[in-house]
Amino acid sequence: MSGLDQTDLAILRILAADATRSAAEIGRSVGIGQSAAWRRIRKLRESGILGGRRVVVDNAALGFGVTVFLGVRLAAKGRTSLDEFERAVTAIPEVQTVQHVLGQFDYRLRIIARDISDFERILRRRIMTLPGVGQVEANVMLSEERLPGPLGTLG
Amino acid sequence: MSGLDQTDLAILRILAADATRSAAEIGRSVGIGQSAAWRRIRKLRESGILGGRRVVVDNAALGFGVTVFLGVRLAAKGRTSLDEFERAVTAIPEVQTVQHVLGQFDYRLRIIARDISDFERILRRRIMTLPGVGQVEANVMLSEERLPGPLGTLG
DNA sequence: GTTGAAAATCCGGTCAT
DNA sequence: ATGACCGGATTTTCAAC
Repeated sequence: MSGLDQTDLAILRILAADATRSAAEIGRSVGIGQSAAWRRIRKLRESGILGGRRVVVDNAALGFGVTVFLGVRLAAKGRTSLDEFERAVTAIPEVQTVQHVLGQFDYRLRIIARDISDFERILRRRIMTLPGVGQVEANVMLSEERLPGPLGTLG
Repeated sequence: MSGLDQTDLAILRILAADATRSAAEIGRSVGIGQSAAWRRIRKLRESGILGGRRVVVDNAALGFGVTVFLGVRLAAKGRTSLDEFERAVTAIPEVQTVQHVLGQFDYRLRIIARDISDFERILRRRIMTLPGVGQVEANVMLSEERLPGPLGTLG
Protein backbone atom coordinates (compact mmCIF):
# COMPACT_ATOMS: atom_id res chain seq x y z
CA MET A 1 0.00 0.00 0.00
CA SER A 2 2.32 2.65 1.26
CA GLY A 3 5.38 1.23 -0.52
CA LEU A 4 7.84 3.02 1.71
CA ASP A 5 11.31 1.57 2.12
CA GLN A 6 13.90 2.30 4.78
CA THR A 7 15.31 5.18 2.76
CA ASP A 8 11.92 6.90 2.56
CA LEU A 9 11.45 6.53 6.30
CA ALA A 10 14.90 7.94 6.95
CA ILE A 11 14.08 10.94 4.75
CA LEU A 12 10.79 11.48 6.60
CA ARG A 13 12.58 11.32 9.93
CA ILE A 14 15.11 13.96 8.86
CA LEU A 15 12.49 16.31 7.40
CA ALA A 16 10.17 15.97 10.39
CA ALA A 17 12.97 17.25 12.62
CA ASP A 18 14.15 20.06 10.34
CA ALA A 19 12.49 21.00 7.07
CA THR A 20 15.31 23.35 6.04
CA ARG A 21 17.73 20.54 5.14
CA SER A 22 18.56 20.56 1.44
CA ALA A 23 17.95 17.62 -0.88
CA ALA A 24 21.71 17.23 -1.38
CA GLU A 25 22.35 17.09 2.35
CA ILE A 26 19.56 14.56 2.88
CA GLY A 27 20.88 12.44 0.04
CA ARG A 28 24.30 12.32 1.68
CA SER A 29 22.73 11.36 5.02
CA VAL A 30 20.79 8.42 3.60
CA GLY A 31 23.37 7.32 1.05
CA ILE A 32 21.81 8.38 -2.27
CA GLY A 33 22.41 11.23 -4.71
CA GLN A 34 20.89 14.68 -4.58
CA SER A 35 18.60 14.09 -7.56
CA ALA A 36 17.34 10.77 -6.24
CA ALA A 37 16.66 12.28 -2.82
CA TRP A 38 14.75 15.16 -4.37
CA ARG A 39 12.59 12.80 -6.47
CA ARG A 40 11.73 10.72 -3.40
CA ILE A 41 10.75 13.85 -1.50
CA ARG A 42 8.51 14.98 -4.38
CA LYS A 43 6.85 11.55 -4.46
CA LEU A 44 6.20 11.71 -0.70
CA ARG A 45 4.60 15.13 -1.21
CA GLU A 46 2.49 13.98 -4.17
CA SER A 47 1.25 10.91 -2.28
CA GLY A 48 0.09 13.14 0.56
CA ILE A 49 2.35 11.62 3.21
CA LEU A 50 4.34 14.84 3.31
CA GLY A 51 2.15 17.92 3.74
CA GLY A 52 3.05 21.59 3.60
CA ARG A 53 5.85 23.25 5.51
CA ARG A 54 4.95 25.45 8.48
CA VAL A 55 7.10 27.82 10.49
CA VAL A 56 6.99 27.65 14.27
CA VAL A 57 5.75 30.98 15.65
CA ASP A 58 6.63 31.83 19.26
CA ASN A 59 3.34 33.10 20.63
CA ALA A 60 4.96 34.24 23.87
CA ALA A 61 7.24 36.59 21.91
CA LEU A 62 4.11 38.06 20.30
CA GLY A 63 2.66 38.83 23.71
CA PHE A 64 0.54 35.70 24.10
CA GLY A 65 2.11 34.00 27.08
CA VAL A 66 -0.77 31.79 28.18
CA THR A 67 -1.92 28.60 26.47
CA VAL A 68 -5.01 26.85 27.84
CA PHE A 69 -6.59 23.55 26.84
CA LEU A 70 -10.34 23.48 27.16
CA GLY A 71 -12.49 20.37 27.21
CA VAL A 72 -16.05 21.23 26.19
CA ARG A 73 -19.12 19.05 26.64
CA LEU A 74 -22.22 20.09 24.72
CA ALA A 75 -25.60 20.13 26.45
CA ALA A 76 -27.44 18.77 23.42
CA LYS A 77 -25.66 17.17 20.46
CA GLY A 78 -27.72 16.84 17.38
CA ARG A 79 -26.18 17.45 13.98
CA THR A 80 -27.15 21.11 14.00
CA SER A 81 -25.66 21.52 17.49
CA LEU A 82 -22.25 20.31 16.30
CA ASP A 83 -22.34 22.45 13.14
CA GLU A 84 -23.45 25.53 15.05
CA PHE A 85 -20.84 25.09 17.74
CA GLU A 86 -18.01 24.54 15.25
CA ARG A 87 -18.99 27.57 13.20
CA ALA A 88 -19.13 29.79 16.28
CA VAL A 89 -15.95 28.51 17.89
CA THR A 90 -13.81 28.84 14.75
CA ALA A 91 -14.76 32.52 14.62
CA ILE A 92 -13.06 33.24 17.96
CA PRO A 93 -9.61 34.69 17.18
CA GLU A 94 -7.93 33.25 20.28
CA VAL A 95 -8.88 29.68 19.37
CA GLN A 96 -5.87 28.05 17.71
CA THR A 97 -7.06 24.46 17.38
CA VAL A 98 -10.46 22.77 17.41
CA GLN A 99 -10.49 19.02 17.96
CA HIS A 100 -13.71 17.01 17.69
CA VAL A 101 -13.25 14.13 20.14
CA LEU A 102 -14.98 11.08 21.57
CA GLY A 103 -15.07 10.49 25.32
CA GLN A 104 -15.89 12.59 28.34
CA PHE A 105 -15.90 15.74 26.20
CA ASP A 106 -17.14 16.54 22.72
CA TYR A 107 -14.52 19.14 21.78
CA ARG A 108 -11.04 20.07 22.89
CA LEU A 109 -9.86 23.64 22.22
CA ARG A 110 -6.35 25.09 22.30
CA ILE A 111 -6.64 28.74 23.30
CA ILE A 112 -3.96 31.45 23.24
CA ALA A 113 -4.31 34.43 25.60
CA ARG A 114 -2.09 37.36 26.61
CA ASP A 115 -2.34 36.47 30.31
CA ILE A 116 -4.68 34.79 32.77
CA SER A 117 -7.05 37.71 33.08
CA ASP A 118 -7.21 37.88 29.30
CA PHE A 119 -8.11 34.20 29.33
CA GLU A 120 -10.87 34.83 31.86
CA ARG A 121 -12.36 37.41 29.52
CA ILE A 122 -12.25 34.96 26.61
CA LEU A 123 -13.77 32.19 28.71
CA ARG A 124 -16.64 34.29 30.07
CA ARG A 125 -17.45 36.43 27.07
CA ARG A 126 -16.67 34.11 24.17
CA ILE A 127 -16.63 30.48 25.26
CA MET A 128 -19.42 30.26 27.83
CA THR A 129 -21.74 32.13 25.48
CA LEU A 130 -21.25 29.61 22.67
CA PRO A 131 -24.41 27.78 21.58
CA GLY A 132 -25.05 24.56 23.49
CA VAL A 133 -22.04 24.64 25.84
CA GLY A 134 -22.43 22.42 28.90
CA GLN A 135 -19.57 21.28 31.11
CA VAL A 136 -16.18 22.94 30.59
CA GLU A 137 -12.76 21.93 31.93
CA ALA A 138 -9.59 24.02 31.66
CA ASN A 139 -5.90 23.07 31.87
CA VAL A 140 -3.24 25.78 31.76
CA MET A 141 -0.10 24.70 29.91
CA LEU A 142 3.21 25.00 31.79
CA SER A 143 5.49 23.43 29.18
CA GLU A 144 5.26 21.39 26.02
CA GLU A 145 7.62 18.87 24.46
CA ARG A 146 7.18 17.53 20.94
CA LEU A 147 8.67 14.11 20.24
CA PRO A 148 9.38 12.36 16.92
CA GLY A 149 6.52 9.93 17.63
CA PRO A 150 6.23 6.54 15.90
CA LEU A 151 8.36 7.84 12.99
CA GLY A 152 11.41 7.68 15.23
CA THR A 153 11.23 3.92 15.60
CA LEU A 154 9.45 2.82 12.41
CA GLY A 155 11.24 0.39 10.10
CA MET B 1 9.11 45.80 23.06
CA SER B 2 8.15 43.70 20.11
CA GLY B 3 8.45 46.54 17.59
CA LEU B 4 6.43 44.73 14.97
CA ASP B 5 4.59 46.77 12.35
CA GLN B 6 1.78 45.76 10.04
CA THR B 7 4.25 44.51 7.43
CA ASP B 8 5.94 42.16 9.91
CA LEU B 9 2.57 40.78 10.98
CA ALA B 10 1.57 40.25 7.36
CA ILE B 11 4.82 38.35 6.74
CA LEU B 12 4.22 36.19 9.83
CA ARG B 13 0.70 35.42 8.67
CA ILE B 14 1.94 34.29 5.25
CA LEU B 15 4.77 32.14 6.63
CA ALA B 16 2.58 30.55 9.29
CA ALA B 17 0.30 29.29 6.54
CA ASP B 18 3.01 28.22 4.08
CA ALA B 19 6.73 28.29 4.83
CA THR B 20 7.74 27.49 1.25
CA ARG B 21 6.99 31.01 -0.02
CA SER B 22 10.16 32.76 -1.15
CA ALA B 23 11.34 36.12 0.16
CA ALA B 24 10.74 37.68 -3.24
CA GLU B 25 7.17 36.37 -3.41
CA ILE B 26 6.42 37.51 0.12
CA GLY B 27 7.85 40.92 -0.69
CA ARG B 28 5.46 41.25 -3.63
CA SER B 29 2.53 40.22 -1.43
CA VAL B 30 3.21 42.83 1.24
CA GLY B 31 4.44 45.57 -1.10
CA ILE B 32 8.20 45.61 -0.46
CA GLY B 33 11.24 44.28 -2.33
CA GLN B 34 12.95 40.91 -2.02
CA SER B 35 15.87 42.28 -0.04
CA ALA B 36 13.71 44.11 2.48
CA ALA B 37 11.45 41.10 2.93
CA TRP B 38 14.45 38.84 3.48
CA ARG B 39 15.91 41.23 6.07
CA ARG B 40 12.64 41.35 8.00
CA ILE B 41 12.39 37.57 7.97
CA ARG B 42 15.94 37.25 9.27
CA LYS B 43 15.18 39.72 12.06
CA LEU B 44 12.08 37.75 13.03
CA ARG B 45 14.19 34.60 13.17
CA GLU B 46 16.98 36.23 15.18
CA SER B 47 14.53 37.69 17.69
CA GLY B 48 13.10 34.22 18.27
CA ILE B 49 9.59 35.05 17.07
CA LEU B 50 10.09 32.80 14.06
CA GLY B 51 11.33 29.32 14.96
CA GLY B 52 12.39 26.40 12.80
CA ARG B 53 10.46 25.02 9.83
CA ARG B 54 8.61 21.73 10.22
CA VAL B 55 6.98 19.50 7.65
CA VAL B 56 3.47 18.21 8.23
CA VAL B 57 3.49 14.38 8.20
CA ASP B 58 0.21 12.55 7.55
CA ASN B 59 0.24 9.87 10.24
CA ALA B 60 -2.82 8.13 8.78
CA ALA B 61 -0.95 7.59 5.51
CA LEU B 62 1.82 5.90 7.49
CA GLY B 63 -0.65 3.47 9.03
CA PHE B 64 -1.36 5.36 12.24
CA GLY B 65 -5.04 6.16 11.96
CA VAL B 66 -5.89 6.74 15.62
CA THR B 67 -4.97 9.81 17.68
CA VAL B 68 -5.87 9.84 21.38
CA PHE B 69 -5.51 12.60 23.96
CA LEU B 70 -4.75 11.38 27.41
CA GLY B 71 -5.13 13.40 30.61
CA VAL B 72 -2.92 11.95 33.34
CA ARG B 73 -3.11 12.72 37.05
CA LEU B 74 -0.16 11.61 39.14
CA ALA B 75 -0.74 9.86 42.48
CA ALA B 76 2.13 11.67 44.21
CA LYS B 77 3.81 14.72 42.77
CA GLY B 78 7.12 15.60 44.30
CA ARG B 79 9.92 16.86 42.10
CA THR B 80 11.29 13.37 41.56
CA SER B 81 7.83 12.10 40.60
CA LEU B 82 7.56 14.67 37.80
CA ASP B 83 11.11 14.01 36.55
CA GLU B 84 10.64 10.26 36.64
CA PHE B 85 7.30 10.40 34.86
CA GLU B 86 8.59 12.70 32.12
CA ARG B 87 11.65 10.58 31.50
CA ALA B 88 9.58 7.41 31.25
CA VAL B 89 6.81 8.87 29.10
CA THR B 90 9.15 10.47 26.56
CA ALA B 91 10.66 7.03 25.95
CA ILE B 92 7.36 5.64 24.64
CA PRO B 93 7.52 5.75 20.81
CA GLU B 94 3.79 6.32 20.34
CA VAL B 95 3.79 9.47 22.48
CA GLN B 96 3.94 12.46 20.14
CA THR B 97 3.49 15.35 22.58
CA VAL B 98 3.92 15.76 26.33
CA GLN B 99 2.27 18.79 27.90
CA HIS B 100 2.81 19.64 31.54
CA VAL B 101 -0.42 21.33 32.64
CA LEU B 102 -2.15 22.88 35.63
CA GLY B 103 -5.72 21.90 36.52
CA GLN B 104 -7.57 18.65 36.90
CA PHE B 105 -4.66 16.76 35.35
CA ASP B 106 -0.89 17.05 35.62
CA TYR B 107 0.02 15.95 32.09
CA ARG B 108 -1.67 15.78 28.73
CA LEU B 109 -0.34 13.31 26.17
CA ARG B 110 -0.98 13.10 22.43
CA ILE B 111 -0.69 9.47 21.41
CA ILE B 112 -0.59 7.95 17.90
CA ALA B 113 -1.73 4.35 17.40
CA ARG B 114 -2.39 2.12 14.37
CA ASP B 115 -5.93 1.35 15.53
CA ILE B 116 -8.01 1.14 18.69
CA SER B 117 -6.73 -2.27 19.75
CA ASP B 118 -3.19 -1.00 19.24
CA PHE B 119 -4.08 1.90 21.51
CA GLU B 120 -5.40 -0.47 24.15
CA ARG B 121 -2.06 -2.28 24.13
CA ILE B 122 -0.18 1.03 24.55
CA LEU B 123 -2.50 2.15 27.34
CA ARG B 124 -2.29 -1.10 29.34
CA ARG B 125 1.33 -2.05 28.76
CA ARG B 126 3.03 1.35 28.51
CA ILE B 127 0.92 4.10 30.08
CA MET B 128 -0.68 2.42 33.10
CA THR B 129 2.70 0.99 34.10
CA LEU B 130 4.33 4.43 34.21
CA PRO B 131 5.69 5.47 37.64
CA GLY B 132 3.16 7.36 39.77
CA VAL B 133 0.17 7.28 37.38
CA GLY B 134 -3.16 7.91 39.07
CA GLN B 135 -6.36 8.91 37.28
CA VAL B 136 -6.34 8.71 33.47
CA GLU B 137 -8.86 10.11 30.98
CA ALA B 138 -8.88 9.38 27.24
CA ASN B 139 -10.43 11.25 24.30
CA VAL B 140 -10.26 9.76 20.81
CA MET B 141 -9.83 12.39 18.09
CA LEU B 142 -12.38 12.40 15.29
CA SER B 143 -11.16 15.47 13.43
CA GLU B 144 -8.85 18.41 13.94
CA GLU B 145 -8.89 21.92 12.55
CA ARG B 146 -5.96 24.30 12.93
CA LEU B 147 -6.80 28.00 12.80
CA PRO B 148 -4.50 31.00 12.33
CA GLY B 149 -5.10 31.99 15.95
CA PRO B 150 -4.51 35.51 17.25
CA LEU B 151 -2.09 36.15 14.35
CA GLY B 152 -5.04 36.28 11.98
CA THR B 153 -6.55 39.34 13.62
CA LEU B 154 -3.52 41.04 15.18
CA GLY B 155 -2.72 44.59 14.16
C1' DG C 1 15.68 2.11 -10.43
C1' DT C 2 19.93 5.26 -10.68
C1' DT C 3 23.49 9.43 -11.75
C1' DG C 4 25.18 13.89 -13.58
C1' DA C 5 24.63 18.18 -15.48
C1' DA C 6 22.30 22.27 -17.13
C1' DA C 7 18.78 26.01 -16.41
C1' DA C 8 15.89 28.55 -13.35
C1' DT C 9 15.30 30.21 -8.95
C1' DC C 10 16.50 31.67 -4.42
C1' DC C 11 19.51 32.99 -0.64
C1' DG C 12 22.53 36.01 1.65
C1' DG C 13 25.28 39.97 1.43
C1' DT C 14 26.99 44.54 -0.33
C1' DC C 15 26.20 49.06 -1.95
C1' DA C 16 23.98 53.42 -2.70
C1' DT C 17 19.88 56.17 -1.65
C1' DA D 1 14.91 51.91 7.02
C1' DT D 2 14.63 50.78 1.34
C1' DG D 3 15.61 48.94 -3.66
C1' DA D 4 19.21 47.25 -7.01
C1' DC D 5 22.63 44.26 -8.01
C1' DC D 6 25.68 40.01 -7.72
C1' DG D 7 28.04 35.50 -6.53
C1' DG D 8 27.11 31.11 -4.75
C1' DA D 9 23.93 27.62 -3.36
C1' DT D 10 19.67 25.13 -4.22
C1' DT D 11 15.88 23.60 -6.64
C1' DT D 12 13.92 21.48 -10.67
C1' DT D 13 14.12 19.52 -15.05
C1' DC D 14 16.17 16.63 -18.41
C1' DA D 15 19.19 13.46 -20.81
C1' DA D 16 21.49 9.26 -20.23
C1' DC D 17 22.74 4.95 -17.83
